Amino acid sequence: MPELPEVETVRRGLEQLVIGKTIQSVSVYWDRMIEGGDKEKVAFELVGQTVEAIQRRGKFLIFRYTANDLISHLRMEGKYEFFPQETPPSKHTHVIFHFTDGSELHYQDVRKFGRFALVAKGKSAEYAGIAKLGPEPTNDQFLLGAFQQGLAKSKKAVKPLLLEQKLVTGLGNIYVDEALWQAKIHPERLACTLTTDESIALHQAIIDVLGKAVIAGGTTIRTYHNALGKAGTFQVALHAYGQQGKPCSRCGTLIVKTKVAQRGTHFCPNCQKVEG
DNA sequence: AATACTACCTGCGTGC
DNA sequence: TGCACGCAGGTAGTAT
Repeated sequence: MPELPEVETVRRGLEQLVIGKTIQSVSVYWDRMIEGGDKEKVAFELVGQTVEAIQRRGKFLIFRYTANDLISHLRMEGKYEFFPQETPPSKHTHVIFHFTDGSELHYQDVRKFGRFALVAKGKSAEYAGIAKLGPEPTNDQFLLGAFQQGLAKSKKAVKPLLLEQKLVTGLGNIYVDEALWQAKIHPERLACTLTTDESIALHQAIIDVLGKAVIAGGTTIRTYHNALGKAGTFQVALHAYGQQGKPCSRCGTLIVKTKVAQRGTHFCPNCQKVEG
């Protein structure tokens, strides 16, 4: 479900809801969700620990507890829902964090792709999934020179390269299509063939699109809601994703949908040409 | 080493 | 109505 803007929006909502709360117990209903296998140990370790902060790195959420960091990835469909009092799990509730004040944080995930990992306090950056991430998509961290070098070294199509999270983290299937549309680059262009002007435009488009989507509270297409139960509004600003059959807002040519590296891919065949 | 494909899951829409 | 199939804001593991 979520890309960086949605995860950041969830983080901000959770910050308002569970900072300062102490774990009474943790219920795990789907064992494979907990990495490392020992769900009993993870649940036991957290008892008595207090949520001190909630951070984000790429699309990973990091709950900073008293003695551990709990890493949470929502993958495709993970959601958090907060309840002020005891509430029974629904069909797709897989983890419940019970707090000492009687409130609960439920993790729900229809497809069960989401993952949790418990690491030592302050060690989340060493967790494999986080250690390999590229820079956050901001002007001060996402540097043009390194991005251009990364593009030049890859013979992959630019879209799947950007989805790897290595040159920059935070893009998923919606925002990569939006950034490529904004930069007028075809998703199948080989990364090493981008011109200097194109790489500059793409760099700026990535920062711009993700930044604006964070401000909008993310994109709600199907069922995404933040931790406070609110929908995002960026869907009204989409130019490519889900716009197949509609006129390109720049040139009027109909947006097409194809498949690139197994992912549904939307672009303007006039603005974004393969031969560049 | 770099690139490509598949597994992990469930539900929903489409077409026969 | 039923059923098969393709598709869905992602990543990690396994082939090639």
